[in-house]
Amino acid sequence: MVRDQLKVLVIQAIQSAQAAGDLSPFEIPAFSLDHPRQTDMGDYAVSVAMQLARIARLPPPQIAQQIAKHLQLGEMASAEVVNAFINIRLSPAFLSTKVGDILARGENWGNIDLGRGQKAQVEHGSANPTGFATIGTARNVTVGDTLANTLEAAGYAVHREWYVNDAGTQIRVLGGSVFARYAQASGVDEPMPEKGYLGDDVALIGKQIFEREGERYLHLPREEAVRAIGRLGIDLIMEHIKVTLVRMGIRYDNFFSEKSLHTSGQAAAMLEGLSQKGLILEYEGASWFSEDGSPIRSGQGRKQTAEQYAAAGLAQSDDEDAPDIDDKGKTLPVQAVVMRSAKVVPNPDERATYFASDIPYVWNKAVIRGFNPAVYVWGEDHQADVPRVYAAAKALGIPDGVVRILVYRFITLMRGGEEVRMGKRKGNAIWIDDVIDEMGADALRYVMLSRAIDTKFAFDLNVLKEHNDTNPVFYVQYGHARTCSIERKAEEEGWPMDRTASLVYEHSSELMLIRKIMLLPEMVELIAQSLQPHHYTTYARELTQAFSKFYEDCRIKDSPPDIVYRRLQLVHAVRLTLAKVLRLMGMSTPQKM
RNA sequence: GCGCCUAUAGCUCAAUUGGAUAGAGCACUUGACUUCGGAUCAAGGGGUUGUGGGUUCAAAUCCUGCUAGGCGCGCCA
Repeated sequence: MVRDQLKVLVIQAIQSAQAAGDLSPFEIPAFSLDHPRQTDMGDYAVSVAMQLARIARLPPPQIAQQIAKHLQLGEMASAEVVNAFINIRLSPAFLSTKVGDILARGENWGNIDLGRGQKAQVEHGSANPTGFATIGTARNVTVGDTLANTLEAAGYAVHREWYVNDAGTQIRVLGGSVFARYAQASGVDEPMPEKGYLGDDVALIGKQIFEREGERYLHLPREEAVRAIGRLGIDLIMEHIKVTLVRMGIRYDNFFSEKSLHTSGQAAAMLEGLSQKGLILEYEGASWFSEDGSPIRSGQGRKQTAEQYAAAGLAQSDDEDAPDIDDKGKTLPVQAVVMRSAKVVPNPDERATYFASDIPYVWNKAVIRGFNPAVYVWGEDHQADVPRVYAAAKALGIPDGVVRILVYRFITLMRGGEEVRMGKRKGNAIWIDDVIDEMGADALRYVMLSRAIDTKFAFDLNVLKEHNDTNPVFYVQYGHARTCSIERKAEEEGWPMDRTASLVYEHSSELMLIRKIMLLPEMVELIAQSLQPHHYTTYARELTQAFSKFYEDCRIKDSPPDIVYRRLQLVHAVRLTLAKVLRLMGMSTPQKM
């Protein structure tokens, strides 16, 4: 990358200045090369002189002058000192040579070698299989899939995984719901279980099972039938979700069964191991894990009184399942989370608690399968579990930085200015499939990607339906289609061109365009490190803008043959870059629109 | 009550993670089509970055008080 090359040259300049006695000897601190806000200030700015003021014992402008004096940029660029900034401007000749480099790299343009083949995992989606994929899942999978694409481009061997929550209470409730719908489909008047899933998706699944399997489950013992139907239901729902994901351009390497952590004995082995390390406390018939990863000693704890629960607002709940205050008025371990309890699940080998799965799962990812990084994409409702999983990773000896949990904010769904409340259980969810039908998968992905994951944003279905051509994705795709169109026309009409012409660009719109093109590998690096994929949307729009300006200013057809060739080469470099960004974002690259 | 997140132009959001004069899109006003694709381009107005302090050569960005909003906090998942 150009930025890395320049950084080396700046370091060499400082060393050279020190060797010449122009700067005192000191250890060079970490510094960065930035892009100045104003493009007339150059392509890169170095502010290291201000950092060095104290250790070099000179005023910053003088330091900058000394560094600039020893900076050997050759034909690549020129440097100028302004207010202690060293501004580096890439030369037109150098920028021109990059076009040839980009064309030579072809489809690989934009790829970098940050990961050096290291195994990385992005686990995303992972919604409970209690219904079809809802619009709430769209942000999760779009962010996750884009990050997976990015890590791949950054040189990692990427594994894409969906964690299937196929154990636990909700799944049992689902089984009952599907069974009721199955029975109803066969003509039996079977009531839905309490808190059952009322959506038409579950009804459809129940009907499908009846059509496929007939009445035979009605003749089995009730519990056995519900169990079997529940398993069939999960499978059918997952199949449906997979079809939806494919429509969004998303494929997985693996669907990881939560249940397998328990049936394989991994969860039990983990509990045993943690217990031997003194990280598990047996208390009141349950097993607790120390949340901060430090050992728990018996007797250490705090009084959880009725007053404290009332203060926390927990006792005000109308929910019948709300905690019984009398039951809480006793000592609990400090910052501990339950892992296993006969009260939750009578047979804990099947699945103790939610957290009892998190610990073996993080071990499975980071240690057994060796992913680094192991990226989680979680909704904000799981925010409280983040420190617990980090603590678990620490307790298990997994180095910092291996486990990276991203928490995104839920979108607010609007329809005609009114907020839409939805829930799978109540049966008023909005399916991704329906939104794709309305606005298309590319536009949906672009919307989901265009805001930083910390941002809560409103997503108005009506507005997007009415004004879907204002979505910037069409602007970017239009730019791509236009590059294709120009190349097609040049081919079909046989525009005269001089294929021996040198690639030297002079027009300011050409040079600005090359500058934007060259940022692609920096974007891949930025997003691979920060895991913030919204940067692509800004970049894609700016790149397309630079191309549109070039298109207005620099006519190709009917120009002298050397210019025709030169500009067509540049158009192809744009095409490669736009196509790469669109593919990284998981969007299609239309040749016509 | 405690924890996490958020507050930037009329609206929706950026700001390459601490750099120079805070930028785009939408909306509004004005201009450009015998054109390689007008789904375009050019120009204009619009800001005390919620608010008070602090750290730093440098703060929208880091720390902190306050205000407003969102989410979370069960032997639920």
